[in-house]
Amino acid sequence: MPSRSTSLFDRTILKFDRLAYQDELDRSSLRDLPFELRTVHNGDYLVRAGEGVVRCGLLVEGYACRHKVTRNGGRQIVSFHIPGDILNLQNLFLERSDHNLEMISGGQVAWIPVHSLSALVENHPNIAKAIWRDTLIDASIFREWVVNVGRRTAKTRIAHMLCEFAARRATADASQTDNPYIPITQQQIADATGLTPVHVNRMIRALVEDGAMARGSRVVITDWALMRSIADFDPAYLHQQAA
Amino acid sequence: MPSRSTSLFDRTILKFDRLAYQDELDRSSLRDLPFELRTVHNGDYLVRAGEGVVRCGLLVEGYACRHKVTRNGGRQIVSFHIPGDILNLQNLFLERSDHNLEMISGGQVAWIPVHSLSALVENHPNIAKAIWRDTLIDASIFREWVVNVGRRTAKTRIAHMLCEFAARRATADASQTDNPYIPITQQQIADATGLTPVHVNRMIRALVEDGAMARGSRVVITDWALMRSIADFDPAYLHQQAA
DNA sequence: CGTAGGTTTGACTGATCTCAAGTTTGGTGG
DNA sequence: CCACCAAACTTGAGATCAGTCAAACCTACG
Repeated sequence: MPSRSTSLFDRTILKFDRLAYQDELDRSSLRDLPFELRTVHNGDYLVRAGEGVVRCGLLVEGYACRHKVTRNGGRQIVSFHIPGDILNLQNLFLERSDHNLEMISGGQVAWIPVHSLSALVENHPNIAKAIWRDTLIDASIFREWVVNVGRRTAKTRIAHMLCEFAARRATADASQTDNPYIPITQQQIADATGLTPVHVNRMIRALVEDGAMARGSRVVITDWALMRSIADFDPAYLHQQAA
Repeated sequence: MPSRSTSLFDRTILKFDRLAYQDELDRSSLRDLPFELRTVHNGDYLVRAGEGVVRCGLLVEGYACRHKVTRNGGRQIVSFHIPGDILNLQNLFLERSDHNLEMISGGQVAWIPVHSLSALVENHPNIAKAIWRDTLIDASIFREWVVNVGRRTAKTRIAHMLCEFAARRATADASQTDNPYIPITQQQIADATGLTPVHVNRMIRALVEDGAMARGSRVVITDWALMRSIADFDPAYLHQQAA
């Protein structure tokens, strides 16, 4: 995969390459998409539940999550996103958002009009295949989250979530493998696992006592094998093997 | 939508019509897909987690669910399926199954080779759009399940699951609206909501005492408005409005 | 009628939540 | 470089929702 130039979409191009065969024309067409670049801050909402959406946000830098809120104010994070992800691909075919999209760090987002992305998908079968696979893998991850939240104990649940985050980031960017720092707070872990922050804190202490992770300023996995085994983590559901 | 002939795929054709515009050629092409019809029984596995899959099962008659099992044997149902559904559309682009697919009643399944379905999708943009939207709605439902299992109390959780099942079936088949009978056991409700069968039983008693449902031989909703309100159920996530 | 699967009930246990302090950390301005 | 502040993290004690275990009880069906 020769890379001609540096572009904000390079991470996404790499990702699509992993998802399905892409030729040079596919890559350049993706690179040539119109977009509007915006700097965003921790806590900014990119999309709110119920909104009509006519653009897709490509996460260039920083981290984001999708979440929903129940009647009683319970907040549940349903996914995390890393640079290179297109954050609301479902809006390619579903006009109205069923969830919120929020930044969990500062960063940059490139907004692409849905109609431009639709046209790209119609004219480039390889890109369509990559995007479709991406949305199907997304669905597979949601299924695993249902299992995680529904049938695992608090400690295992947290460990699983951390393993997934680390594994996805390692795949997206090989250089990150050395950087075990996970940029999310205990409150966010609680919202993702369906627990309270207090209990997350206690379980993290237990994981530290087990020797699986360190309690630095933020989350760091120190013993991968141990963490994976505590987590009941089998990465098959991430469908990361070559297309 | 004129219906020329009666076919095993009629429910699916109706479903695709709801998902995206289909012309007569689209419908006849779907109807002409090669398939192998099989009678299946309650408890039969159609696909097992980890298997390579080269065919898609169209549920002609009966009910099915998808589920995963944790290391300790905990079983979590991640979706239910009704007649007309294509059960493992994700295998159109993901070769290996990440979950089990099991019948929860007797019925009939039409097995369609993945390559036939792929060809159909490549040559019929309207069908591709319908199927893609279907998989995206699937993902939306998984997100809601994460919220349901993660952040709702047992009673609300069960009520929500029942509302969804009834709402989806009502959309799929108008004549079913009058038939509030829900063909799943308390054990299955427990596996879908991440609870134990014992607690499901107690919460169902509470729902009966509230007057929202009846405790017949199987589940029947008697007061929709009440059930919806107990359930914190907002059907927006089902994206059932016209395409 | 006998049986298996599904449902119902009771008594007790335990994982997780709630409430209510502290304490540490990282950034910011003087 | 230090003082301060807000956000995040930590800890303890008591309450509660849901789980466990064990036993009946239906009910459809052969």
